Amino acid sequence: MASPAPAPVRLPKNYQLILDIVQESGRGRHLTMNDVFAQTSARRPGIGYSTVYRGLVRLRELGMISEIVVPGAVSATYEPAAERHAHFRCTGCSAIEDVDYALPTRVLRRVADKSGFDIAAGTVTFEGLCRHCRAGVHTA
Amino acid sequence: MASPAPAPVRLPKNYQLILDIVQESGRGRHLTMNDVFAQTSARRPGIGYSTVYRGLVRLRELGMISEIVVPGAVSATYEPAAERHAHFRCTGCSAIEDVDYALPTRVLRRVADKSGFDIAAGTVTFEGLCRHCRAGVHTA
DNA sequence: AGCTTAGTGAAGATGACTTTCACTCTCACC
DNA sequence: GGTGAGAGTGAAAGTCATCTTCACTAAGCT
Repeated sequence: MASPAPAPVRLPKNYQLILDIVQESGRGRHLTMNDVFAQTSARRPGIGYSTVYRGLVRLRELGMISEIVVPGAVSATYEPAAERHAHFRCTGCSAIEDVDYALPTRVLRRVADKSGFDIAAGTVTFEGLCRHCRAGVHTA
Repeated sequence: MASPAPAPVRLPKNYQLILDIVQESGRGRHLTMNDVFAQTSARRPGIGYSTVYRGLVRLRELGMISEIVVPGAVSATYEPAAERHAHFRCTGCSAIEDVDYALPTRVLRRVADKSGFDIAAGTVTFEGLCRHCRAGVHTA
């Protein structure tokens, strides 16, 4: 939703680093907070977990990154802000992938009308087997 | 809807009680594990938390109840097995409600084709304000 | 320099979920 | 009516992501 509009916001350098890391991970990659912390630590040893945590919160508030919560996943993941899209979780290897699908606004509107709810957003998650796992790779 | 098909399975009485509680809660109600435990305790004081936990796991395995994980919700909720439908979470009061919507299988198929994933299911969650909260009821 | 606010790291708190362990109950089969 | 194997049980502790607290430091302003 938010156009990535190069914020006029001045970001503390730690937060900037976190943003860089999430953005460099690129579209389609999904980093958990632990992942982000690990990468951040590598580049700036000594940084605290709470700083990373707060950075992710802040960046999310600023609309620069998105927090993705996928049912069945152990933890939330973060990705650069992007067009609305769905996610897929592999029940074999737990990988999370982007899926190019978004609920038509027509559906949102219809559901809102029928239910009386004021619907702000809809999220879609698919699950199944990724290309690898369906090919027979058995995950213990 | 789904006739509760009086399972040929013999259910331990604690598990049966748990099933009763979830089913009595009825379509559209969503109980957390704590809720279920509370109600179970009321009817059979002394029952252990782990028994309720195991009961929910078992009943889910048997397909008699569904576990619903809604992004943003603090904990998972349970509901009687029913037709596929979506859920709505109120960002004001955190209530979870049923929504009569399911992704068309056509969508699942199309996404599967495009992505190469073997898609088993898709879940849809809406969020926004429920009738109460949109009416201005402020939830602390 | 002196003040104020934001940012920081370490550590601990919180709370849902899950597992372990030792004990008890059930029940098919004697 | 026994009885032994396996299922069920309750208490308690473990796991783990997430979030908060606290004492301190850095940065910006006057």
